Amino acid sequence: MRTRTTIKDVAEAAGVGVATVSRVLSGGSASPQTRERVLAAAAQLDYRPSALGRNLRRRSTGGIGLLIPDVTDSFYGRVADGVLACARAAGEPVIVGATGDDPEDESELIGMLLEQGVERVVAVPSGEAEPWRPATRAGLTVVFAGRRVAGVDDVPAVLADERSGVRTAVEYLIGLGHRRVAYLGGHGHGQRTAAFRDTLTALGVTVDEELIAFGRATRDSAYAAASGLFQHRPDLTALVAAGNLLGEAAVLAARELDLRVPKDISLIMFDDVPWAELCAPPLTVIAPPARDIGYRAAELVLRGASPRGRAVRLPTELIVRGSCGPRR
Amino acid sequence: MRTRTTIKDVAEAAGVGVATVSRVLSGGSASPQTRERVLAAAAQLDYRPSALGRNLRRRSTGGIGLLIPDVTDSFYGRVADGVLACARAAGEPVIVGATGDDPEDESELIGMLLEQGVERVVAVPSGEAEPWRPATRAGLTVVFAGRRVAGVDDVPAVLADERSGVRTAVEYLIGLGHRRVAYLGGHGHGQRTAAFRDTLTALGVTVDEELIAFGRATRDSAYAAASGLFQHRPDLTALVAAGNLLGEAAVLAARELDLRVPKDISLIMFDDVPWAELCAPPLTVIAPPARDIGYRAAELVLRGASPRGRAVRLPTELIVRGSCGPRR
DNA sequence: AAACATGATGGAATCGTTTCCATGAGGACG
DNA sequence: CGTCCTCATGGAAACGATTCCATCATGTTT
Repeated sequence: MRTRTTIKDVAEAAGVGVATVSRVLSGGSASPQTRERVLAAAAQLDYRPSALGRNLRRRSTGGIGLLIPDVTDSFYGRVADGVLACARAAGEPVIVGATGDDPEDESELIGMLLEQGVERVVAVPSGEAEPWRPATRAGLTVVFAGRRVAGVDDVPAVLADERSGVRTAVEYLIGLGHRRVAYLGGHGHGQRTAAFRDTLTALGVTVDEELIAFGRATRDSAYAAASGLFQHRPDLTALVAAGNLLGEAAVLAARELDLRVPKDISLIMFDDVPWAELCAPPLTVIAPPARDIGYRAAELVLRGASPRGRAVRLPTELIVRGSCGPRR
Repeated sequence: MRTRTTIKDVAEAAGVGVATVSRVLSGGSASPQTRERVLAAAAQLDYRPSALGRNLRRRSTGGIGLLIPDVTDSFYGRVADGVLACARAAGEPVIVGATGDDPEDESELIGMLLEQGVERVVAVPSGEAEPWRPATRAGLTVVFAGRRVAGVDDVPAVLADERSGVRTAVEYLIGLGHRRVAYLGGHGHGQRTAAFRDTLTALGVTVDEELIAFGRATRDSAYAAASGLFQHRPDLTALVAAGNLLGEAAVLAARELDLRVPKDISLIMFDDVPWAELCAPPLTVIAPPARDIGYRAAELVLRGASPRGRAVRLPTELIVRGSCGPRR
């Protein structure tokens, strides 16, 4: 098979040197007629500069790396969508890796990105600081999205305003008369959990630790946690689910135990997903701007985010549908 | 900042030539003690060979490209997950692009991949043949996933067995006594639509073209199509939705029009999604093995799929939940 | 008109790897 | 003991772009 056309071919065809071709193509100075000739030759030969050569010279792949726990989860999918959209607008390729929220896999994937010469990364971090040491040491520009990592303070982050979102949710439930409000959290929801506790105390409701449960990042584990909560404490009248997987589990468990929503129990979920509207009744949610988070993070990383950048917090939105009612 | 350590540094530290280092690291022949020394030096310097240099030399990025319409859609998300899993097992990076099912964007993204030196691509194609011409001309190894393209026959594909899946669905509904069965299709569902028609005629039910409607790939459009169908033909008793977006629209529209499922209308959807179980009643579906499709496609492309490969069809599964009942 | 500034241009170095090829050492065999 | 073969080894040439720097032509200033 014929080899792809290189800058040398174009130079030859246009009767100029390779340096001139490079200059013309990257907007450097050149006389009008030379520029004309080069452009014509390039077009005629259907020349596309190879990123390979350029990358080697520049000692970096232009693109951006994206590390998320799971492409399949609606929230991370939307974050990824935002990153992809921004990168595409900038003409940058995106290398994606799924970490499964496992620090080890995360570490390996970071290594892979380093090897590829990627120097800009957007990540929803697993939570461990360790995997990120080599990254910052190697001079990577990293922006965290949706979460941050304790102990990695020199990395800017784009987050949902979880505190305020959760506060709104809790206030809403308390306003509806609920007093025994449960919380179902998962991995990476430290902020939300803290906000839940704080808001309750701020409203003068003592925190009942038994009403706070956690599931791991699988459907089964989340379901077990939700079901356990409902059965162990039948007196609870409302529940805040800290993520879409947890919310799904809560809906399922409630149905399984014949708890009517919202009559027997009020449900509110952090994260908005398509199915929230399909539920019966439709789920009331705190919607984080997942796509925007991804987009903004990508913007930041492309702009070469200042290492000492602070966190950007994007507002969430309370979307009242039908899953919360007055205390029974 | 110190520059990253190169093969030259390792060679120097080990007191050997760069060729030897390269050989040792890529499993070539070398004397035991030399190998030892090189390995030690490499470990000590924390050397990682740069993919940049290698790629240039090899004239190709090792990785694989992945083009899907929308990361956010559950089906494509699962396909992507499968591809990512397989690529990770093989240690290959994946460059992802979202085409939005737009041939123009698709074409641009293919160009981007070409430029990056990617030579293996898994894609859920938009349906146009044109964007793929430059790809095959440039010698790309392409594998289609989930769909194929009319007129691009030299590209192998990994598909769900849609014919058989849709046939099962229709037979199920007919078996339940339904005669006026509607179909709600979308972009890229040619196979499903054909199978729908064929099965009806095979079962001796005349196809009522008015009961076949299409939505574009947006929620609004799908909803409009579903709602229109229900209102225009209140006599229909069952509906097959050809994809998860269409199914979502059907559920929503049915609820809006106070049609009870499955009493007034039976619903069956092609594609299984988490929310299918959350619906009230839970949705009966034809589940395609989306993740497997992605995984197999990636396997194929990594194995350097034979250009004249035929299509692989993976079986679907009918999952009976609660959205289909006997004809009213 | 000489000296100088300006701008276009091409040659060559460079990036970090892999791989071809030549070299040399050492063992086997006649 | 000489010849040949094998094998480890290192130098150097790719790969395809960018970019430094020297060169040369042109126009400007004194």
